[in-house]
Amino acid sequence: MARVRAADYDDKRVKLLMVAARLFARNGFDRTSMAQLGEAAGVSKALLYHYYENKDALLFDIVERHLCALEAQILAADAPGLAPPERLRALIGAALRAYRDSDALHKVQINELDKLPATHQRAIRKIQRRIVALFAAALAAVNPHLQDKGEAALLKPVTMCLFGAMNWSYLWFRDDGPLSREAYADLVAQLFAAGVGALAD
Amino acid sequence: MARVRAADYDDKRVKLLMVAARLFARNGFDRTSMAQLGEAAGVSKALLYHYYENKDALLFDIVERHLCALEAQILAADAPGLAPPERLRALIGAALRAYRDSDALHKVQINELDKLPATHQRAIRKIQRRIVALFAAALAAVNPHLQDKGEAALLKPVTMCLFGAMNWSYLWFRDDGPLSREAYADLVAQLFAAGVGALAD
DNA sequence: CCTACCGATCGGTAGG
DNA sequence: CCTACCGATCGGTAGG
Repeated sequence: MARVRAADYDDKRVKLLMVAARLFARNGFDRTSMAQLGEAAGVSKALLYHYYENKDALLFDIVERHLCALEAQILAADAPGLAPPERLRALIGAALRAYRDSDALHKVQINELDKLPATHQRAIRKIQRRIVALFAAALAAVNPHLQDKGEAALLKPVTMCLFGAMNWSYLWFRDDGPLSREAYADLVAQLFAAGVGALAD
Repeated sequence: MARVRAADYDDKRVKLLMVAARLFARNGFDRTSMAQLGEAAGVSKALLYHYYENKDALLFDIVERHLCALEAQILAADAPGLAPPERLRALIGAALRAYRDSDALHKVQINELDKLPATHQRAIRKIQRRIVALFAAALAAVNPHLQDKGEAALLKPVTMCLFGAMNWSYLWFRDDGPLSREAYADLVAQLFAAGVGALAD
């Protein structure tokens, strides 16, 4: 019988993941050495290679887990039966809440994704595209004209504007600031619902 | 009389700057060696240190020049006499045109700013704040309620949404795509003018 | 005493 | 689960 992995193997892996995400978020992937990472996690550098094949695999795991969790939370919050503006609000709220709960993971996804080898990047972009498609559908429900085959399809750029508004928030949004995350979700949802409603008229 | 620098000193410096910006944009600051940079510029690595004290100084010069040029172009395009929506449109158009003309510089500003030492970062953030303030003023002119002292000031988050929409565009916008830069400026301006008009009602 | 510029190599540190 | 190392490459500087 083959030897099995230690019962706490996955637990330790996730712990390493979180330590790495925090360091990568604070100092950048290239400026975080495996030795630093080991020190911060309280293990030897060599032991890190017991859990991850190399430094890239650690980065990939961080970004992939974050995006899979994000997609799951967004799908759970989606309610296609709602009126389009409320559905949009629900999706935006789910994304912003997910960002709060994985601040470091989110920042690493944004800043370090292009440090990954091309094959790993492609796997990540697949998940990203599914998430983007869900928001695009919610925006199109607010104003079907966005999908008209005119001289320029508006749905993609509008969706990208929305992701700009959500994904940039880590640069300035503070949970101890005057605006709550839910209030910011309300604001973005209203801004885009009204803005999108006025387009292509 | 003190000896002067070579007549083409500044020209060569700017040329190095552009070569460095392209490499930093494509491969990242930490993954571009001074040796690569020298090779791409057709000079020895040692000569780079004749023009820049060190690698950080090169990055600082790239980001600072870009932001100063951006601010100048935005100020030149500003027309406080226009109707608020048209003024907003003029500012957004100026920014997006500036981004096109300095694609690499813009990408470096976004991705590598936090690699700079803290003192250099502070100098950069000063310029950024001035640019942000100009867009905030234009948004406030569209809907003065944004500045109301309610439970949460709306002007800052709305301004950040707008910067998200503009600054993320380098990730997906293609000048050879179906949507022109001016059409995208129209779209963003309409989206925010209508969206902001509907807020706080 | 200045600038412009090169071939070669420095001390340290990276990921593994 | 560690210490001891490696091949390679880094940013920066020497003499001339």
